[in-house]
Amino acid sequence: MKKVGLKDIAEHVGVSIALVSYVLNGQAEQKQVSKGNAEKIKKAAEELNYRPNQIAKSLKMLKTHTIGLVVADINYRFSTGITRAIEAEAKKANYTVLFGSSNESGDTFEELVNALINRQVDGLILVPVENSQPQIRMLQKSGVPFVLLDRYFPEVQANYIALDNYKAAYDATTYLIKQGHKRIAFFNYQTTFYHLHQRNQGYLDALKDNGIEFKKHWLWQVNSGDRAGDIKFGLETILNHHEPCDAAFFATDTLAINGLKYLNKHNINVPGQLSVISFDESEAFELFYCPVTHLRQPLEQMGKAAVETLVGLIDHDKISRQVSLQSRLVLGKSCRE
Amino acid sequence: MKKVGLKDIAEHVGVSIALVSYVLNGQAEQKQVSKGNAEKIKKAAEELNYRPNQIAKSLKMLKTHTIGLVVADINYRFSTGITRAIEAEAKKANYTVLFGSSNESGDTFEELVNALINRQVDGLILVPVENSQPQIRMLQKSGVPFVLLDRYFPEVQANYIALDNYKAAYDATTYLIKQGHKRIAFFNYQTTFYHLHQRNQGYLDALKDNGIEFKKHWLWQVNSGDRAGDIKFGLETILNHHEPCDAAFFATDTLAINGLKYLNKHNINVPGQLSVISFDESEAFELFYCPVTHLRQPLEQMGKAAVETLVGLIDHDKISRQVSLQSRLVLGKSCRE
DNA sequence: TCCCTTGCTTTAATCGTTTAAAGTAATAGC
DNA sequence: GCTATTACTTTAAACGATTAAAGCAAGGGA
Repeated sequence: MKKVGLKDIAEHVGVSIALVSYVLNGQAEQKQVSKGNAEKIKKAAEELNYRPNQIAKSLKMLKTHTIGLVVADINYRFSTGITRAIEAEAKKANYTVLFGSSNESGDTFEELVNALINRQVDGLILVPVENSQPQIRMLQKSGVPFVLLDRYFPEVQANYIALDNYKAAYDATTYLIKQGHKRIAFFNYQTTFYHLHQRNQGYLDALKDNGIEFKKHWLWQVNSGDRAGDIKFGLETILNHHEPCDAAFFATDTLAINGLKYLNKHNINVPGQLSVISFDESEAFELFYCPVTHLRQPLEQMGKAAVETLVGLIDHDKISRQVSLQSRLVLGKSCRE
Repeated sequence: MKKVGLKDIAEHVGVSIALVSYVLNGQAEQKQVSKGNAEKIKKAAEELNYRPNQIAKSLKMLKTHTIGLVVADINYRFSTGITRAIEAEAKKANYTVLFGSSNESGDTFEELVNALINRQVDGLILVPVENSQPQIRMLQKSGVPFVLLDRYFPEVQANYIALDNYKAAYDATTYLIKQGHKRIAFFNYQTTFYHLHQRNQGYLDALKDNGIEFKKHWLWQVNSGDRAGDIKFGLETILNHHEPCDAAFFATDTLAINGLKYLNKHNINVPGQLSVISFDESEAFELFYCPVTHLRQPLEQMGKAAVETLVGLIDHDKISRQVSLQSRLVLGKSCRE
């Protein structure tokens, strides 16, 4: 069953290809196609089950109505959430999303970006991996419209949509202090990511602004290679210290899961002995014995802003937009009241 | 910065477009291109940062080297796992994956399939939604190569890669019986999906074959609209019965999460009072107080088989392949020993 | 009768590739 | 000196759509 093209319809009806194209693109009126022919063409298209070849159309129009999306890891809850939001938003704007997951690998990231560009996507939404500044700079030179999402590099001037990570961490820490906590630990990844550093900074500044003297052993920079081990060591340290911490703030959901697992295993009561706040929510929290207080990122807003910005770039060329969105602290029962 | 094409390289070097195409496609030898020109062309391509336009290439070759994948819901753990497996496998076979999520909606499913076909994917891997038999039949008529994954319809003769759901449920149930359980409840969705019915059947047959008389109130067909409520009611019933169940087998991870949540909340000890087995694993299990015994689907194998079958269909046309893969019972500590 | 509209339709170039076929110059063989 | 062969290179027709421009009748006005 071979593909039907405009040609087949044209032959079937007995008119030229151009006429068929006009009618099927809704230009029948404008191009003054006779009613009779218009009808016959529509009917034939239906009967023959015509499907326009988008590849040919794209080639001619120099536009694919496709945006490329590269997420960091499809297994992150953030990725699936943001992908959904972006797909919904893209659909509204009549774009299709071509999707890839870098799995946090720089090589894969580069490959994906190239593959997407070769497929002539009209623009890109990227969650960049660590140390991908050079690739981002290349992209800028190449002139392909793109927006960074979630992560960005302050030293590279590019459009981005991100969370106000500083404020989120600042607010969550302040909340813990207001609830009467005196010694608050912070677990983050050891990383060069700016957005994660911002979380550190927000935490530290909140302590300072509230007159709490920061102790070096409160801040743990976890190596992602041995997450469980590092967290175990960190929690043991802050709990067994002669001045033990009364709260732990985890900079990501993956860190929180490991932390809660440890607390579960050692029967450390939350929030009795230790209050807990997490950045982002994980499905895993559902089975923790109490709802976990956490920072929720506005995924729909982020997706919407990313698509809008990108479509703006595609249509009107030069736009410069750096957006920082606010997260929301969702209160559970994992903090002392 | 406008796009560089073969033409630009040709002009830059001072040769014809054809020569450039030959060299960049590795046909320099075969077409006996002079070493000098070959060198110059390669160098120019590098310098000008040439990126082949896959759209044009696809149009000419009538082949996009792209496969379309439609999953049921990107939020399912199964979906992300299988997507990863398929992407890895496709990459090996030099295909790109175009991806979409139907969110279990028939309309979205149809739209996605059409959008993918319009983009001239060479073939499709589909996790069909409920009642999509007509769409599948249409697809068969249209002649687009495709493979069903995970779910299929016995009344529609099509290629598929799925799990041996009957055997999986049969084996898990048998395991519970061998561990000494006498009254085993089974929670499934109320659905028309054949693969889920097979799970029921495996459960029922295992009981029968082991001489256990099935009681009607052991089997719960949960309405996905009120999952939590239905499961609560079911668990209450089987636990408060004058002959209470000593094991519960959940036909999906989503059902198991709801079940465990209820058990947690009401302090029902697992496996002391009730043994638990789940189909598939959820991230949520990580924070349950004991590892949950579950059936693990061979995602890599499934992805591999799906891609291999599809590529076979694309290349050699007619293949008929119905594959049922075996799951593995991963022992945790949620069953009485 | 001639020309100009009006109403409708076709022609043909184009998008960036691939590739069979034809072209061209230099060298070899007789 | 003529033809054949070799070693390259170019020409040009696709792929399936879009669309400006040209074509062609029929009817109206002078």
